[in-house]
Amino acid sequence: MLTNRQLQILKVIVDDFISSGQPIGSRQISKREEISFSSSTIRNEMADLEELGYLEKTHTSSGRIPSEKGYRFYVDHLLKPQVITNHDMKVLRSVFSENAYETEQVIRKSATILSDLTNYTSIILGPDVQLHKVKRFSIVPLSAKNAVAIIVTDNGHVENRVVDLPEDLHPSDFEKMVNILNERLVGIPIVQIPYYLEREVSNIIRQHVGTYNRLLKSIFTGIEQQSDSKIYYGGKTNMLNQPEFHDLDKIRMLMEMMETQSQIQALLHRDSPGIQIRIGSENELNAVEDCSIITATYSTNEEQVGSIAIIGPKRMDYQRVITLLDHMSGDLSKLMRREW
Amino acid sequence: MLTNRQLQILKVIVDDFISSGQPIGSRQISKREEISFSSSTIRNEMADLEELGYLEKTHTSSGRIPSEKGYRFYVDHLLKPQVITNHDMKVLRSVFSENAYETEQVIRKSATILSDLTNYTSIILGPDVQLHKVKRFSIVPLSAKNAVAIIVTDNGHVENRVVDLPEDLHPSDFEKMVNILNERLVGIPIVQIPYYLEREVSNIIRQHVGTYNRLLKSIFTGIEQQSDSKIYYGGKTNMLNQPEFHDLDKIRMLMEMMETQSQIQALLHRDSPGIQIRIGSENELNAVEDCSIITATYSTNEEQVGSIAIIGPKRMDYQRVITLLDHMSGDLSKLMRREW
DNA sequence: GTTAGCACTCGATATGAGTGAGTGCTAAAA
DNA sequence: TTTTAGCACTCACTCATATCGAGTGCTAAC
Repeated sequence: MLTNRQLQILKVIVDDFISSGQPIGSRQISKREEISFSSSTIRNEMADLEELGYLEKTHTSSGRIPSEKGYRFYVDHLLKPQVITNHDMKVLRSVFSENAYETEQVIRKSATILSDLTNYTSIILGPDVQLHKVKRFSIVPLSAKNAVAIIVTDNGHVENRVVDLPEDLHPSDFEKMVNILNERLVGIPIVQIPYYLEREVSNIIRQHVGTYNRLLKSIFTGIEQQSDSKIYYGGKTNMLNQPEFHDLDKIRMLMEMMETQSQIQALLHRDSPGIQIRIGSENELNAVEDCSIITATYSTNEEQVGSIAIIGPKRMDYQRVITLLDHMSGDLSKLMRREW
Repeated sequence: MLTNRQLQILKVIVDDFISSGQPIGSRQISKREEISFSSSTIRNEMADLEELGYLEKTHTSSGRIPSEKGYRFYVDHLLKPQVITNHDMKVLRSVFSENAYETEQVIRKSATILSDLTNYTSIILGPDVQLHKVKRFSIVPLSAKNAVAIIVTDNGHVENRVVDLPEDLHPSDFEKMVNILNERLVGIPIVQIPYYLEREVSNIIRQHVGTYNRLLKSIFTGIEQQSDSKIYYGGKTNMLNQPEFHDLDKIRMLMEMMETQSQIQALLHRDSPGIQIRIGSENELNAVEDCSIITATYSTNEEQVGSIAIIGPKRMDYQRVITLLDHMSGDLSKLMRREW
């Protein structure tokens, strides 16, 4: 159990290190107003805190920096909830000014705002399209040879692709097929389309309109895996301004990670709602072993959820980021549910 | 006018520098098989070539590197068309294996393939949606309060957004409106929609369905500027492997540029078709003053054109990139026109 | 228990010698 | 006249050494 004085010193060290990025020495601490004991005393306490695993040295005669355990303790016990400033609130809300919107646009703008406010990189995972339910299916012919297949989901997402039409497709058959698909697929989650197709629909279609399995296939093949959730970024280059990333290899790893959809998804996917904080190696991905990631979730309806995250150095302004994410995720949820 | 020997030496220097990245010295040149004169002679020729502006030194006693003028001369006069290798051809064609496709997917894959083959960064500008013509307009209600507005274009592109519905909107009016819009807007290029709306359509709608200008506005506001053409990247991090970009400031500038739609558009937009090469400062954008950019165009039909580009160091394998871009742009055009 | 004092450590920075790849110039050879 | 050999010179790069200062740990005094 840490003494009061140790808590105080730990807090000062983490706070100072977060804002300066330089190892903190005993003398520097003793100069702070709220600290009333000498540098010598502090040195002793720091030695103890190091032994307990909360602090580290970069080399034998350097000042101390927080260890991951130190950050974790700081986040868990020393952080006090803060109210959001008026200015931040104003900026956050500026996304929601329009009354017509494309979901994609709103999310994109949210990502930008978050990264601008924090100077870190923001990542937003779009709602999982796989769980959206089909609202309307339609096919718009472009020429005799091809057409656009469109699926509108209950959430307003639109999935589309160009397909080749069989040469012998008769207009009336065509219409029948669209009707059957609408009858049978509306209300089905996208991820389950192939299953329903196989089990119910393809037989019916075969009965009524001859065998157009090829067309059916080209419309729906891969639909259940495609774009399972889109990833939006804000301030990708903000990383480069952090002194801890003045290292090409780290930058390359990070950039490559951000290009790899699956890694980001694994990184951000959280089952439980609310704010979650991963510090350094808690992230289980080499590329981000020097990063902290704070995630929040937003919901578009009861089942469907997206993530919203800030990724920055371990030396991150946790307090501010938490506050911002908290508000942003709430606002996004409201907007998506059209409760605005 | 350069002598034969000077041409030969210039070519060797550019070739060698492109593959090694190191300044080329006279001794190194004299060792090449095709070179039959001594290093001393070469030194004299190099001094002349430098005086003429084709070569540079990094410092007084270093070997020579090509100047921009040198690269330009090399590209214009010393490059011989090459046939594409079987392997490259195979990889290029691998994009076009599926028979159903979403334009977006194909382009995305093309970008990846190009960057993988070259180890540079590829950028593809999607076809300019602004010039697409409206093929079908429809509105799919999601709830009593809102709906998705969908515009399908003649090229198979689908533009969509969620809009709020006026509370007093009557279903029959609703239908009328969609009908009128389809009657009047089909065949109109997207960029001109606001103009037609203003001049013809809004009056008619007012006559038939009362005043629903607000809905109309929220559907179409900004449509003429939105997503004028999407940008796809391949191998964004390939830059980081080039020794000339082991410099954080340059990297930051490049990355920031790639996040800025307008800059990329200005950079890649080319009026004339065919392969174009911009070397270093010919690009008129600070961020790429050390880069060369090779662009090609592809066409989806007579009027509509997209760009496809490779961006790499000035020390780029021009020959190979040109060959690859040439084939890729041809294939893409064919696919888009459905001539495959 | 706290603090002052002091020897010690170690990164950062500057300085200087040595090395080698490369040049320019000159004079001899072709 | 053109080409080549030879040589002095330049300059980036590397390595070793010296200096400086921020910071520590330990000990002894308060």
